[in-house]
Amino acid sequence: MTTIKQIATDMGVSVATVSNALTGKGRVSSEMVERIKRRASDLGYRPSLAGRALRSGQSGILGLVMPDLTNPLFPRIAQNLSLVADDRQLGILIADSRGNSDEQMQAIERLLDRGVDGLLIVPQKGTAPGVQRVPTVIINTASDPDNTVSADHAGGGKLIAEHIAELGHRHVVILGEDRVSEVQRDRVGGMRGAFSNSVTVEEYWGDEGIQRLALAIENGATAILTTSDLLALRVHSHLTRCGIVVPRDVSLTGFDDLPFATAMHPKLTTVAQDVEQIASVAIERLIHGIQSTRTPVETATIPMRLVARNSTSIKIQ
Amino acid sequence: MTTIKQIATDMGVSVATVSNALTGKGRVSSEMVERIKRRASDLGYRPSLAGRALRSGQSGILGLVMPDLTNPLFPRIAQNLSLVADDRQLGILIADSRGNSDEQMQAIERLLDRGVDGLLIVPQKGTAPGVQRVPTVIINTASDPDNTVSADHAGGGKLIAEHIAELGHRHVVILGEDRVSEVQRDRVGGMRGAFSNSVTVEEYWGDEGIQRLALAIENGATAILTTSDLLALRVHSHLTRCGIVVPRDVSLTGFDDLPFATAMHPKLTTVAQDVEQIASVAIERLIHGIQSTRTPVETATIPMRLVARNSTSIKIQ
DNA sequence: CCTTCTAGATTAATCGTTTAATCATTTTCA
DNA sequence: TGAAAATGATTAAACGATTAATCTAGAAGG
Repeated sequence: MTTIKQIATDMGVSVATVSNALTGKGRVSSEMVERIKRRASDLGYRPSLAGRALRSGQSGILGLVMPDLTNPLFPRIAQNLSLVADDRQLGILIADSRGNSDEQMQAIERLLDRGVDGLLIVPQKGTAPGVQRVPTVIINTASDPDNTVSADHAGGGKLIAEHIAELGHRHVVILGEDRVSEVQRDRVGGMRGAFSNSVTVEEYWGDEGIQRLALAIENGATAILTTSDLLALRVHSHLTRCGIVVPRDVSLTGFDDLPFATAMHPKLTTVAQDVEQIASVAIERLIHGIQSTRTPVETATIPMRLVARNSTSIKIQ
Repeated sequence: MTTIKQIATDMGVSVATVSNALTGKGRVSSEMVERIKRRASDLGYRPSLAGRALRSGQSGILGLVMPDLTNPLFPRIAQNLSLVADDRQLGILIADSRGNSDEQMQAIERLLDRGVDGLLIVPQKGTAPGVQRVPTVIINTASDPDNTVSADHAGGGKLIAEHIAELGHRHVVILGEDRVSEVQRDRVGGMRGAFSNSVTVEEYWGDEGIQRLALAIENGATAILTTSDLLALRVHSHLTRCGIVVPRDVSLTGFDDLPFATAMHPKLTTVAQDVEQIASVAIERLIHGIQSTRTPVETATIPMRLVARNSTSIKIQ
């Protein structure tokens, strides 16, 4: 490994001059800068991040805490985060909070011990992790108060609901996955709010909700709005078993536009998060927070996008 | 932030004594060790990893390079890797090689620049990244020669094939996703090898393969063996559209046991990777390689597990 | 009583980088 | 021409931890 010192002795100048030349600070003649840079690249010089971190107190590393790395959204978040971070010369250290808030705290502690400059947290359902030591951005729970970057879950629900309403449906079932999750509640809330009084809305939750679907359809429901694609797939399978055909007998929608949504038949109508933008805004804010030493306190809400496919159709008869 | 120096002046001893007491090296009286440890924990002392890294030349960080973070297996690999790494007090830095081998090299470079102690690489299809600078373990491509930890893809294919053969099927279709992928080829190879001569085996690839399925079934094929769950879902949807019912008319199998496999109806018979063990073996070896400065050169193959569910049944008639 | 050993501590160097302070030249301008 | 200013470089300290080398004093041994 080439060091600044080696370059310095190699060229008969002081380390300070080399450092200044390379970082563009201090006063160095332009020809000297030129020569040093050339020599550095010839020798394949790579600054030691450890040395730099020690001196500057900044590691150039961001911590990403996920509630459960098997969360289907995690890959996309991680990918876009890593994309944006790369541009900023930042690294991303991952940590899994394994489904409970105790582990979440420990995960945060571990990252803090590693000297991360900032934290990106996708919180455990129903927890609001408070971190003071470093700038932090919370991702994906709009109901959280501060420093949050989130998809507009309620808005997404609204989009889906409007789509269904436009297709002429007047009796719908909203099916949620888990009442504890704020995200899920936001989605359901958005759906409800978008329907006018002329629409009959039933609200079910979880697996027992699925069992009641057939009856609801018998009673006149013509559309089922779920709060996740996985749930939609489960519903679709259940309905098929009952001899109910989507979208002929009932329209069905998901949420999140996971990869398998297009592998289904009919292809699933769903609503997509702009994960790319969420990631870039999150990092943007985090970096801003790191540089200004004052954590930002606004909430950013990123619009969702309706992806109309074949699992929804106009109400027949 | 409390430093070793602060503890030292605070207690009127030298930094060396504090360091020795805390790390258990050198010679310090046991009562002194006791007192120093207590004081350190009282002050909430956390060793600076930057300082340690600079001095020792080890960062305590492992790099994880994925071909595409949206790879459906990534979450599980990442989770188990992070689990094992936590136990070893190691961090995991992620990098996305974005689908091409150029980016893969750059991703590796970035991690190397950050001073990772070792590299875990899930390689781009068809590439064999050579890294000399730090110990490296390749994950998930058994065909690779060295330092590889992989699921036994061929063995998995064999399991599925035997399962199908036991159910009495004598005319099957093997459907692959992408010929370029070594993993896929290994899986197909394992399947083929397990069938005796008395079984008629057809081999199709990709989307065009799906189109030929109906005809094959008409010609007597009673089972379709795919090389991925996603492909199986796609096939299932296609067949349903054609009025072909699984498993009544034809048995269907996937590969990998992705989360949605149980959300389908019928639940998908598939074969699961023991990702947990792959991760732990991979890190185990990597750590060994880091400590012994000599990179290991054996290949570890982790058996797969048959998950028989409802998409396969005995051949009827 | 003097030497040798050893336990228990300290000193000081080191890892690689940054940067404030300083020094030596040269340039500028009254 | 001489003082002030600007330029280009160097010195040295600092970040936090580790560790080989050294020092001191008491214990053991002859």
